[in-house]
Amino acid sequence: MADTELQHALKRLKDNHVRLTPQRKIILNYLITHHTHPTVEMILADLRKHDAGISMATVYNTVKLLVDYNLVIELKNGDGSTHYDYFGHPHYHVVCDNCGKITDVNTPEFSAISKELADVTRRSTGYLVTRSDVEVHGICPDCQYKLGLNNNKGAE
Amino acid sequence: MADTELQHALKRLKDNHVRLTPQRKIILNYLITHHTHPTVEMILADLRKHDAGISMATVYNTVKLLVDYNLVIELKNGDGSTHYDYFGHPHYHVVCDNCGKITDVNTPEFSAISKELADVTRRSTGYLVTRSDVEVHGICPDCQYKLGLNNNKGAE
DNA sequence: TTGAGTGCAAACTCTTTGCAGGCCC
DNA sequence: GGGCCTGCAAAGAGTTTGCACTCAA
Repeated sequence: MADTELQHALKRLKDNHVRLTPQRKIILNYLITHHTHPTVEMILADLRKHDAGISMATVYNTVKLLVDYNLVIELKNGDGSTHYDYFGHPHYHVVCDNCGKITDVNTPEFSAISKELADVTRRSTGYLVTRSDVEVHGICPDCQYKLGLNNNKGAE
Repeated sequence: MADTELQHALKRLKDNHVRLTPQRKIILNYLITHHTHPTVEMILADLRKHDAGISMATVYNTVKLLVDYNLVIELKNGDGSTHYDYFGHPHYHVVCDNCGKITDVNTPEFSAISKELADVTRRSTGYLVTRSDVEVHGICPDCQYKLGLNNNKGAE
């Protein structure tokens, strides 16, 4: 479960000789247990509620470090700030163009799609592919309802 | 060729009652003819070389407007600033994690992949899908060589 | 003509940086 | 104990905004 995830992630860091400071553990645990795609600001606010001694610079440093070790990915969507997501298992995101909500999509088809993207890319560009980021845009069910789009495709 | 693209894009704007100012035409034409994924700063610098009277605010306003009309897409990659790309035909991007270069991938498989993503997403989340952004990450051929990674051009 | 578009620069927001002290390994 | 990490605040980078002037329709 989440705890195993945390152990797994901590091991990956340890294997890379990264110091496991209390702040890093707390931030990593926060990202593993909250799949809400938080920004640095949200992480900081939440951790401070539970009176953790954490500074903004540390959160920035830590998420960047976690991104470097492929434990977390960055999502730069329209709203100006950067969102983070623990990437324990392959998935992709759908973003609502109306309200900005980000939803995870976990589906068995994704690994095949991902593999095909890697193959196609390798063949046509020569890149050594490490990862495929997919971001689908659309209108979430709530907004479809609000906008009266239930059965019709809105052309724009 | 590119000229037809421009006419097509201008028509789309005109049909939406968007004023076709000289600045907008110039910026649009620049994006159609330069598939270099420029930032606002690069667009501004290049246009000013050819002594176009353009200000930074206008470039920001215009690219945002073009994004709204789906003529251009935003690419927010690691380097802090936002890159823009004229999106005349479906394609996706590969980003080199070492040097930051962005390469277009044009392949017939993409439309099938894109359609599958839309279907899968619709089924599992209920979103009304409008677009799929794919961004593959990896190491470009040049950097593979520089970094001494497996490579079939002669060693050394 | 007329109001949307443009240009300039200041303001704003998000992110990074420098340095002193703390703490993991 | 050594060197990396943290915390604070200020600097930096990219983007947005307000207002007067200009020009496309």
